Amino acid sequence: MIIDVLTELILNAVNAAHLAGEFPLEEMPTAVKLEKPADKAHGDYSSNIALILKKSTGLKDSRDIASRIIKHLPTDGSVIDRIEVAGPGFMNLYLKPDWLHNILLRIWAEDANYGMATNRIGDRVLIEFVSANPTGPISVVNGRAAALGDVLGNLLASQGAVVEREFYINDALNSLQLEKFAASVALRYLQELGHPLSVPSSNPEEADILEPGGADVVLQPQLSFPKDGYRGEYVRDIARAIIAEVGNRFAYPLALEPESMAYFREATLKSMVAAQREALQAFGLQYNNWFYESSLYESGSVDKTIRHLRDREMAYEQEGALWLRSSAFGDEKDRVLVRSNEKATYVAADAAYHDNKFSRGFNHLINIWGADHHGYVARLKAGVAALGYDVSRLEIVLTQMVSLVRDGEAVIGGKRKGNVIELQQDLVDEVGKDAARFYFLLNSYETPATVDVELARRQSMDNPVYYVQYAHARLCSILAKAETAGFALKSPADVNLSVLTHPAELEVLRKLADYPAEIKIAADTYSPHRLTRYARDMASLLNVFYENCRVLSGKEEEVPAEITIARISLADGARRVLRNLLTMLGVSAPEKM
RNA sequence: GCGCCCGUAGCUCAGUGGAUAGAGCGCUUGCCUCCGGAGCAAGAGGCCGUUGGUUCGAAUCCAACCGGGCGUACCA
Repeated sequence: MIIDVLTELILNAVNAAHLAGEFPLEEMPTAVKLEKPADKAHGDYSSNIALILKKSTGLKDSRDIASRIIKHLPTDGSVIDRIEVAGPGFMNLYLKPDWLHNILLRIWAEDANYGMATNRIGDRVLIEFVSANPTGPISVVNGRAAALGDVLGNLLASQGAVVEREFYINDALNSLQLEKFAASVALRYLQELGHPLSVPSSNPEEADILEPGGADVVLQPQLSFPKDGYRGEYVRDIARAIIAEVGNRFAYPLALEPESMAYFREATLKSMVAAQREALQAFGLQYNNWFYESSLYESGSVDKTIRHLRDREMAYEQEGALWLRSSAFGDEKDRVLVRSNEKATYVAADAAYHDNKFSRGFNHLINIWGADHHGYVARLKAGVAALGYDVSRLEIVLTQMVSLVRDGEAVIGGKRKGNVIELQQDLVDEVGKDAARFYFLLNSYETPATVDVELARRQSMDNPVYYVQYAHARLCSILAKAETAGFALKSPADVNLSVLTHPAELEVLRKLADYPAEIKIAADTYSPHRLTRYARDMASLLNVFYENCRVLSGKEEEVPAEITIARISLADGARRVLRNLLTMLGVSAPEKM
């Protein structure tokens, strides 16, 4: 990458200047910082090395240091055209135009691999994200983690890591939530068969509502829905699906008998997981694994982990419960592993789960959690450390909260209240996967967000994703038109690129040259939102290019063939990079819109 | 109370310790007989929450304070 080349040149120059007696040097700087100046009048790249060396050299004037370094920098090579000292002592580097043009050769050669790197080869990463409880559909608030996790996976893979995506299903048998959920389904089932059902209003002030049975017949007795039951419409859908499958086999009172619960629990779980999977697929997300918490109990992993912790003397008994010595690992207090009723807590299950993740050969675990779970970070890490793992290999990314708003009013969403705003039904089905994904990737996950679905739908045409896709489609259109006009696409190596001198052309080339560095930074800082920003910038530069630089001759403007051919190369390079970028984001790159 | 996160343009948000703090939306004014106007150009709009500190240099790092969110279970 160009930055590495320049960095090495500068370090060598500093060393050469020192050896030539230009200045004393207490220690060699290890990292030279090169940046792209915001103002292009400050060169293609800019180095602050002279400012940094002020202390180490004992010289007072950074501008003087800079000029002493410059004396030892080669400007006759193929990279640096000229160097200027500016401001308090910045060294502004101007690259040879050749270098910029040659980016097109590299893009041509690497094509879909342009932007890929190898610095994470050997990393085996497991990203676990969304992992919504199987008691309701995937909500729009899950959209942020879904988009983040998926694109983060793409980013790490682009840097050479082997990445797997995993969804953890909290289906533990001692989960009371699942019992209540299954019971809610059973009651809706009976209602569908014809029993009237009295349902508590979601407003505790109001009286219960008596709903008729769903069938033509009216069966007795009349039943009542629990106060803390799950009220969502999707519960009724599951009940209908069960009727489609088994009919009235669980007719009253069988559905409410404890021995039927196992069936309802299993059926609801199966149907909920299928629905979640479908919703995430519609969002463009394909998991490698759907991991069942229950499998940890069934395989004995949880017991094994607890035994393991006891053997390592990381657990002790007190007041009838088994406690993890988490406070020894930075947690504020010790946590219960096994309750006095002998049931294991999720702390034990989570420790077993992460033990399992490591045992599958992953050396880097990433969990994406909502900020409301930040209190659990310390205890999970304590559990992992107590098992003897290096906790730095477990990384927990906390996304800030997504709150829902409808026309300016806060929506207190909830599965029990039954007003879940669904990712698939209420957003993806309305605006499409591309717009929905782009929407969630616009901002940093570290910023709290509010989502107004009504607004998002109404403004979907304003979504910047179309601006970017449009730029891509326009490139494709021009390239197709060029071909019919007799300008077949050819390798940029066979094109005289030096005629690309218009500022709009050079701006596009610079942006294309930045792409690999941009991907690397986005991967290193877990910042997919940098990509959507880059995409918008890229599209904007392309629009300026279209405006100022005609590729093909038109009625009013004749374009010399040599320039047309060079601009075709530029358009094709931009097309490839834009396509790579959109692919990274999981967004389609249409040739027509 | 304690812990974590967030305060940047009217709104939603970018901003790897660097030079004159940016974008989108909204607002004002221009530009369609030409490769896709889902576009382009120009303009108005800021004590970067406050006060100290570190630094050649702070929106960025540190401290305190002021606002807002979240968390502080033998629930997940």
